[in-house]
Parts: sequence; structure tokens; C-alpha cells
Amino acid sequence: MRSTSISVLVVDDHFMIRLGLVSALSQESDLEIVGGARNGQEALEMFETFRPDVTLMDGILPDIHGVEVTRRIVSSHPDARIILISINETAEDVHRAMEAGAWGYLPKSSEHRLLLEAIRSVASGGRYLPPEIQSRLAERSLYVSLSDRELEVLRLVAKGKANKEIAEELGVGEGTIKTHLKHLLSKLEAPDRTRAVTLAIERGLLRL
Amino acid sequence: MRSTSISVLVVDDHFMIRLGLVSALSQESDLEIVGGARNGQEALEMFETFRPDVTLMDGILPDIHGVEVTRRIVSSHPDARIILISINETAEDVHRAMEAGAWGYLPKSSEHRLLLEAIRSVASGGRYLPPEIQSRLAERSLYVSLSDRELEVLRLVAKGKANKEIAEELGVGEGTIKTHLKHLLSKLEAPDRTRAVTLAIERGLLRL
DNA sequence: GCCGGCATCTCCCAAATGGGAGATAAGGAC
DNA sequence: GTCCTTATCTCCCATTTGGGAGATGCCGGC
Repeated sequence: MRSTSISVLVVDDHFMIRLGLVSALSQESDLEIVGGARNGQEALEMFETFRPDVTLMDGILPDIHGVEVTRRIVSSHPDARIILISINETAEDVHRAMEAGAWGYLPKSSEHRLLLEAIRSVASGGRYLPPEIQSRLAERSLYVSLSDRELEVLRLVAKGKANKEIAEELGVGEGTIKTHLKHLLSKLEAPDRTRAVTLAIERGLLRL
Repeated sequence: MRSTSISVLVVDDHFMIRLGLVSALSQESDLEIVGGARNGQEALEMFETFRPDVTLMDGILPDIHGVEVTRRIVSSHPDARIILISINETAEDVHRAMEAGAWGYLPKSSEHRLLLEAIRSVASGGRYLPPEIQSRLAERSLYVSLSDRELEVLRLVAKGKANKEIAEELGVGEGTIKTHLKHLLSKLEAPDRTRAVTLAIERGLLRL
């Protein structure tokens, strides 16, 4: 981490967003953009190459989820400073980003000032969360974690599979699937399987 | 429409995208950005004020859907040239954008060159669709239109409502809801209500 | 060792779901 | 006028769903 200027790596598959970020940061004398990655693979490679002070990472990438990329980078470089940027501002999402080792979270609608504030704050070792998200994070009673099996079942439910079909596909009894369903319905507090799917999508547990 | 330069209105709720577009266009001598709107309401007002040659419109806006904003502008100004920009590149989406009167469609991942090409093409009276989308549009056998009522029912299904609850909410008999469901299931070729919801989301018919 | 979470399985049973078939009425398109 | 779509309704009925209340074996944490 050089004292003279903060090096920044931008990771986003949308050209327009990369351009917006670059244009916002290039006006600042203490920030220097060292690279722009279009997907998770490129992000991992570029991180190794440039070792940026701060990485701005989009949540949704064509290959790997941004949270997963963050997890991988942090596991090999615990001192990495990553700010996740996402359209999706659910408490779920933020929670998982933080858990993965991100140091900041920015909604895509953030103004110039907040963006710079976040980068500088994170570069100097601080955390950054937008105020309205901090408060929502506090009352995150809605945070639930589904087991791998439950998530797998839910994914098949989202595909329109019936319990019996899911049972065949996973090679277990139908009763087992019903039990998993029963558990995940109660975890998500969903009245039925359809709402369980839409809730899981809303909370970022499931992707279409 | 001035012959000297093309005036452009940018509509997007994400600051970073607006910045990206502005920075991409400001380097071009024949393009002039006359305004940036953050939502549908602002877009309508700004369009009236500036009468831009070309409007770049995001598909997802906080208040009204971009396609709907397009429809409204075009209905009062049939000569409006609007390019829809979206993350979502389903044939469905493009089809509805075109139907609403848009003259072009751009994925958010589009590079600089395509963006400028689209603006200039549309400003001079042409249409613009990315090549890979044109071909997909041709084989859009999957395009189905749900009636207003069917969509309303499906929205409530996505919320986890049972047929009986939906019937009460809409003030009709439960049998009626079942018929609507039956019709929309067959239109979407969905095996059950859950898959109907996820399919509708995938195809951009329904938003969470 | 004990306990909690997970995955698996077993009953029972009321309620919801979805398919089939058909009918009526209103409104628009050709 | 006829045809089509939409919305409304009515039967019937097999299958599915989801809740309740268990039990077993396994693994990891304390």
C-alpha cells in the first residue's frame, strides 16, 4: 500500500459501469486505476498481478458470483480491501458480502461523494456501509441460512419440479424431500413453495 | 433535430451508469448531453423540456418500468427516438421494447463503439439491435402475452397467496382464479404455479 | 461424553392444486 | 354478423402439498 496514491482495481462486466467508475476516479489525484476486469477469472488474475489497495467488485459477474470471488481473494490475501458494488441492496446480500471478507458495500445508485468516501475509508483500514444499510443490517432477523440440501431442493422447486421428481433426481425418498421442504418453508417463513422461491430470490439465496 | 449536433437525454437511476454514459458521449464532438433523469417521472418532464434527438433509457427505473415510460413518450411524440438499455437481454424484453416504440436496444455490457453506433444510427432514422439479439428475436416462439387479469393473478401467486386468498383479494370466485391459473399455466407451458412464476420472471413478464 | 444440526426415513390427514369439460357475457376485430 | 379474447362461473376428481409428530444415524463442537 503506497502512501502517495491509492491503486484501484475495477471489476464489473458492464462496460458502462466500468467507464463510469473510471471517469469518477480519474478526476481524483490520490486515486489511480490499475485495471478493469470483466469477470471473476480476470479479477483473480488481475488481483495477483496488480495487488491493488482497493478492489471495487460488482456482485453479479458472468462466471462466478462477486461474493465468491471476494471469498477466494480474501482467503489467499487476508489484507485485501474489497468493496462490493451491487444493485441488490438486501440485508442478506450485505451480510454475505461482509462474511466473505468485504470491507465495504455500495449500492449502484450511490453518488460520487459516497463512492470516494468509501474508497478512501476502506483504503485507510476502515469499513464502509451506507447509513441506511447499517440500520437495516441491525434488524436482520430475516437472515436465515438454508443447508446445502435444502437449497438444492429449493432450486429444483423453482424449476417446477414436484416432490416426487425431486426425490428421483436426488435419489432419495419423497418423504425426505417433504421434510426438507417443511424445514425450509419454516426457516423462510413462507406460506408455500412458490413464496419460498420468490423470497429466496429476493434475499439473494437463489438465482434464476 | 439539429443537423449540427445530436442532443441526448440519459435516463438511469444508477449514478455510475449515468456517469459512464456521460463520459463516453462527452468525448464525441457531434453528441451533446442535454440532461440526466433518475426516474420515469423526471424522464417525462425532461423529455418535454429538452426534446432530445435521442433518449437513452434504462429498462429498470425506481418508479415506472422503462418500457412504459417509452410507451408514454412515444404516444405523445411519435417522432421520439428512444434506445432502451438493459441488463436483461431476453428476446421478450426486446420485443416489448420495440412494441412500445423504442428504436434501439442495447445490453448494458455493450462496448463504446456499439453505443455510439446505436446513437448515431437511431438519430439518423435507423433502428439498432445488437446482431446476437436480432437472431434471437427471429426465433421468439416463446413469446406469450398474458392478459392483465392473468398477470395480476400470477403476481399474487408469486406472493405466496393461495387461490382462495387471491379470489377474495380480487373479489371473484375461487373457481375463476383456478381458470386464470389454468390458462396462464398452459400459455407459459409451466408444470405448476411455481415454475410459472420463475418463467415469468425469467422472461421479464414479472418483476420481484 | 453430550448436544445440535443435518439428512434420512416413517406414519397420518386435511387442504390445496391442477386438469378436464363446459357455459355465459361483454367487447373488439375483420 | 361472426370470430376471438377475456373474464366470469360451474361441476368432478385424482394428485400434490404441507403440517404434525415421531425415529435413526452421522458428524462436528464444546
